[in-house]
Amino acid sequence: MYFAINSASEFPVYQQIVDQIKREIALGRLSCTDKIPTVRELAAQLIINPNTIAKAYRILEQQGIVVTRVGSGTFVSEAGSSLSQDARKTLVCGKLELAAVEAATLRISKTTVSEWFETILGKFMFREA
Amino acid sequence: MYFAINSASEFPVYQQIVDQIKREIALGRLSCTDKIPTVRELAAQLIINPNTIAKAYRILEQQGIVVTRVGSGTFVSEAGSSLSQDARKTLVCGKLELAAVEAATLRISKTTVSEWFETILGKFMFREA
Amino acid sequence: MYFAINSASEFPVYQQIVDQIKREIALGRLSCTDKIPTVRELAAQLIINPNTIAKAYRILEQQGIVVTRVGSGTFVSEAGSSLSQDARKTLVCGKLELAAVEAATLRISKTTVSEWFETILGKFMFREA
Amino acid sequence: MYFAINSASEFPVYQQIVDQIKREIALGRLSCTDKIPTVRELAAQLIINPNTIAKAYRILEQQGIVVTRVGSGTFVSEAGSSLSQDARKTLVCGKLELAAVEAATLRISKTTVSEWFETILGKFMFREA
DNA sequence: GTGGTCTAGACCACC
DNA sequence: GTGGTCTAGACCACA
Repeated sequence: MYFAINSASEFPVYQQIVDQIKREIALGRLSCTDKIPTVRELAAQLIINPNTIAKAYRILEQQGIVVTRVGSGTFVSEAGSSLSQDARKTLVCGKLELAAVEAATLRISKTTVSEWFETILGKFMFREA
Repeated sequence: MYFAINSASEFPVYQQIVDQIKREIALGRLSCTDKIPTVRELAAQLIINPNTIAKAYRILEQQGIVVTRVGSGTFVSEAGSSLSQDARKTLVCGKLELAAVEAATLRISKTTVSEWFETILGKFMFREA
Repeated sequence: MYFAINSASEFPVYQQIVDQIKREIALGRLSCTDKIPTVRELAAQLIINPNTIAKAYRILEQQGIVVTRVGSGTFVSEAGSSLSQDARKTLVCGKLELAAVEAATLRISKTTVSEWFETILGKFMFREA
Repeated sequence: MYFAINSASEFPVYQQIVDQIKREIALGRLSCTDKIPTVRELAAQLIINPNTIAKAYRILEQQGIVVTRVGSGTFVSEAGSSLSQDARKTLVCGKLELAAVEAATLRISKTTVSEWFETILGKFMFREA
C-alpha cells in the first residue's frame, strides 16, 4: 500500500489516512480480513508521527471499518456498518449534495457532472450489505 | 432566508454559512444580483459575531460568487468562476470521489447511489458557463 | 527578512505584508519550499496583531503562493496559480495600464517609462508556468 | 465621455472616476483647456451621489490635473505636475514594480509582459513636460 | 508550538 | 448605514 500524504492539504493528515484506507477497500485493493500495516510501520513509511496514524486507526475502528486484535494487528472488518439505512443515506446524500452544489456553482453542466460521477463509480467495488 | 447554524458541527460556522448560501443560489432561491442579508442583519439573526459572517462573505467574494458594494450591501454575482477547467474538475471530482467511497464503505449499491445523485442533481439549477 | 510596515500608508497593513512577501519571492530571495516566518514571530517583530499577519498569509495561500501546514508553519508553494490565462492577463494588464496612465499624466516620455520598466523586470525572476 | 463605473470593483467609485478621467487625458480624448462635465451632469449620467463626483474632482484638482473656475466649470489643466522628477519616478516605478511582481507571481514570461506593456504604451499619448 | 476559529469592540472609508 | 481594518484575547485542532 502506498499512501500519498499531502501535508499542505486542507484536510488534516489523519483524515487523509482514513480516507485513503477507505478508498483502498472500496477499490478492492484491500479485502475483508486483510491485515493493514501496523502503526509503527506506516509511521515509518510516511515519516509521520505515530500518534497521527493511531488517531486514524481509532476513527476507522469506531466506524466499524477495521478491527484491532491485540497482539496480532489491525484487520479489515467483515461486518458492515452498524448504522441504520437512514443514517447512511443522510451521510452519503450530504456529501453528494456538497459535490452537486460545487458543480452548480462552478457552472458545470448537469450531464458533465453525471458522466464524471459514473466514471468514478466504475472505479469502485460496490457490494450491497 | 433561514440558515441553520450548528455550532457543534465538525464544520466551522463560517463554512456552514458559505455552504448554505451556495446552496440557496444553486437551488435558484437566490438569483443573480439579489441582495443577501447585511453582515449585521445576519449576525443579529444567527446570534453570531459579525466578523464571522464577514469572513464567510469574504470567502464567497473570493470565489466570485458574490460581490460586495460598501455602503449598499452584498449581492449575488453574475460572473462565473475564473478557475481553469482543470481546477474545476479537480474540485468537483474530489468531492464526488469522497461521496463514492463513503457509499461503497457503507455497502450501498451502485444503482442506489446513482439514483440518489440524479435526484439531487434534479433539485439544483445548472447553467453552463 | 526585513519588512517595512507603514501604518500611515494608503494600503492596509495586511496588504503591505502580502506585497512584500510576493516581492521577496519574485526577487528570488525566497525560494520554493522555503519557510516564511511564523505568524507569531512576524507579529512580534513588526509589533502587529497576529490576526493581521494571519490574514495576509491566508490571502497568499488563497492565491496559491504559500502553503500552510498547521503545526509546522507556512512555506513558499511550488505550484503555480490556478487562474485561467485570460484572468492573468486581465490582472497584469490592469496594473500596467494604471502605471502607464500615471506616467503619461506626469508627462514622462514613453522611452523613459519603457527603460524604467525594463530595469525593473531585470530585478525579478521570471519563470514560465 | 462615457465612464464605466463598476460598483463591485475593489476600487472605490471616486477612484475609478479619477482614473478614468486621467485615462481620457492620456488617450488624447480630452485635451488641455477642454471642459469636463459638471458634477451634477456626471452624477446624473452615472446615477451616483454628487458628493462622490465632487470628491473625485477635488483629488484631480489637488494633483494639478484639472482646474475649477467658479462660475464656468472644470477644465483640463495646461500646467504639468508640480512634483519633482524624483517624486514622479517613485510614483511610476512603484506601480510598475507592483505590476512586475504580479506578473512574476503569475508565472508570465518576461517577454510576454514586455510586449503587453509596449502595446499599452502605444495606446497613450506621451508628451514630455 | 503551529495555525485556525470565534468573540468583543473600536475606528475608519465609502456612499 | 454599509462593509473593512485592526486589536486583544480565549480556546481549539493538529503534529
